[in-house]
Amino acid sequence: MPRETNAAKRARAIEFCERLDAMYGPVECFLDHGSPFRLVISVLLSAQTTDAQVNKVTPELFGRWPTPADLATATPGEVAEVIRSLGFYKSKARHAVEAARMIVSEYGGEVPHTMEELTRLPGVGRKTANIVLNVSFGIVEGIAVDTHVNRIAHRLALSPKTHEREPLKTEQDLLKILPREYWRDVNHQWIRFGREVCGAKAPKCGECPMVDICPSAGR
DNA sequence: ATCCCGAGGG
DNA sequence: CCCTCTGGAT
Repeated sequence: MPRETNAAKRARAIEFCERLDAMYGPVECFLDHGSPFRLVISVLLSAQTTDAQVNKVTPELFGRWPTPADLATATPGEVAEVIRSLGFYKSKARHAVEAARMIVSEYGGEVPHTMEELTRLPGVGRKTANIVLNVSFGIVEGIAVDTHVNRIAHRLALSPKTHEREPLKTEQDLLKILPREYWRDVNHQWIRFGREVCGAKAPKCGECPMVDICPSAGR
């Protein structure tokens, strides 16, 4: 059995994206993205929790500290109190304050527009940076690979199993396979599909509209 | 119990 | 590569 060609993977990936597009249309960002700064902080806070949980605390958070300059004056302790209902609240509070301080001291109070600069901010990795570049600045040069995108990429066999715990390699695999025009909507559409159909524990293959193209269907 | 739109450090 | 950080919803 010869190994699958990239062209075959590309065809499957495109068909998957086209069907998602027909099912969902453009999916908007559910987090506060009233400003690039708010989006950075919101995404940073969203690790291992739901957007709904994040949206419960951000009104108070951004009410008290609306701008990077404001949040830079806060202590991690008082921020932690506000975001305590989220997971990992101590490290998130520290990262949020330090990121705000760095945005002020190194970037003149403006959220930077490049992957390199964004990922230098504490608490901001490639996933967060890709979301911010995409949603706030309309820059689509990568794909935000979170737990859902990663899982689906591997279920569709678009990325080899050896990359399952290396999101950067999974992202590079997807960028190689998917035409650029599809990159922008991957994150939000795949996440929705991952939550509603292709869950981590019990994927609903019985009611999945992708079974005919999915190498993992029924396993 | 198990899951939730990660990042940093060892 | 692994582990830790963490609480709320279901």
